[in-house]
Amino acid sequence: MDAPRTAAERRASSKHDDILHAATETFLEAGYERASMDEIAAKAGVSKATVYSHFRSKEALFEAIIRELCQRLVTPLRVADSGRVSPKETLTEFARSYVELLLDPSSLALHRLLVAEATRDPELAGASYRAGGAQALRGLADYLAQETARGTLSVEDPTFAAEQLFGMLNGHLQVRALLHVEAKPPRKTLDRFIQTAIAAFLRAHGPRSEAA
Amino acid sequence: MDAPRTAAERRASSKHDDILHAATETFLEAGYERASMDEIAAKAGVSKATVYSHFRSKEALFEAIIRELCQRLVTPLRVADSGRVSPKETLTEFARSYVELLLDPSSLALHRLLVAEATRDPELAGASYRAGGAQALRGLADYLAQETARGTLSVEDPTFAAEQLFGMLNGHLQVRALLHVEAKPPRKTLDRFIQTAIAAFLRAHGPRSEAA
DNA sequence: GTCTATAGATCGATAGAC
DNA sequence: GTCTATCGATCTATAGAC
Repeated sequence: MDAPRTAAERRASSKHDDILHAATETFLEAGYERASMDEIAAKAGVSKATVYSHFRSKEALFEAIIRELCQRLVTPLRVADSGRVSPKETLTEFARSYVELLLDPSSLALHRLLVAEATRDPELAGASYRAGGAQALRGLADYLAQETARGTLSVEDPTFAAEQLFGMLNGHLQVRALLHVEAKPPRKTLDRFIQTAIAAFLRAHGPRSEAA
Repeated sequence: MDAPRTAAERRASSKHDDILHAATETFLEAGYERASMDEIAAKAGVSKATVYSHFRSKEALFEAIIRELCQRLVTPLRVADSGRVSPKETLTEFARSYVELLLDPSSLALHRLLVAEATRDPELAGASYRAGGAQALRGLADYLAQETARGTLSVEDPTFAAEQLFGMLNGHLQVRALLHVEAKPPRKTLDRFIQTAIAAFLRAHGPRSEAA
């Protein structure tokens, strides 16, 4: 048995990360209760005692993977405001990334997990919302307020409006995907859905002179 | 020990219903995996063997209580269209009942349960959506189409518009309640939230002449 | 139908050797 | 740190008496 020499070998032999990766996969697929430490250990290629030497308990391991997932998934979602394009273009682009994130399988599985375990661990659920949804909400609200100050939009309550735009983009897409009724509509339908939502938002909140 | 004489006594001694009631409470509180047949039997005041004489398995009992809950909770939600009041009044009234249902503790617990178990039992989740959300969606879409035909609204795609109105009314209210971030905002805030959503919807989809 | 008692399996967590 | 082996608790479901 040689010691690992390349970076890939060192990374592959980092049991801590192996365990985290295996736990993420297992919790997302099976849920908290059905995920067993035996399965996580097997998937990570270590013994169960090793898992417990890295993480105090099943609960601690769960919290670790949830926090990592929240940061990794939601961070990329930002309003890309170049300042040189219209609110319509900026919002449409933002809506596309949001809907993409919304229907991403990992994102859906994380959502299921958080909702399922919220009653057992309200603190973790609350922290996840503040690190995820609340950040995105504030980002969008700030953008709407800024464009209103510039006169390119006329939004009365930026936070309410942001919530409502997020809600319109959710529609029933999210719940249908969460319940496995429909994973992801065809691209054409999705595009039309997004355009309809943005158009409605701009008719409701566009500048009064030009209803772009 | 006298035999039960009044209807109330007969109902109270109906073990089938006692078990259903106990199972509903237990599943909603604890989730599918954490709910134990021991606890359900104890809460119903019967032995575990009796539970199994009424329901083939834990899974069958779960399905029974889910189907009953879906029917009971979602059925009351209807667009009350007297035909004599404006869309604004009709939609505002509908929005109030919808948000009330959305934030109802039993409704939230049912939602958590369905989402949590959707991957394990996609058929049950799908049937629940078709019996609940899909019905409400169709009801609202039909109303929007009808008002458009009458000229009191001008909705291009009634289904999309209905999804978007539901979504606006959700905002982040539902997710915050599901994650136990905020159970229910003060009545004033809620009213303002609803009025803002209806106003935005009517600016987007009202008849072109009068943007009521 | 209804009970008590228990089978049979699985789980989270740990002891002890190396 | 990492392993094997196991403890003690808990779960679904059933056998058997009444």
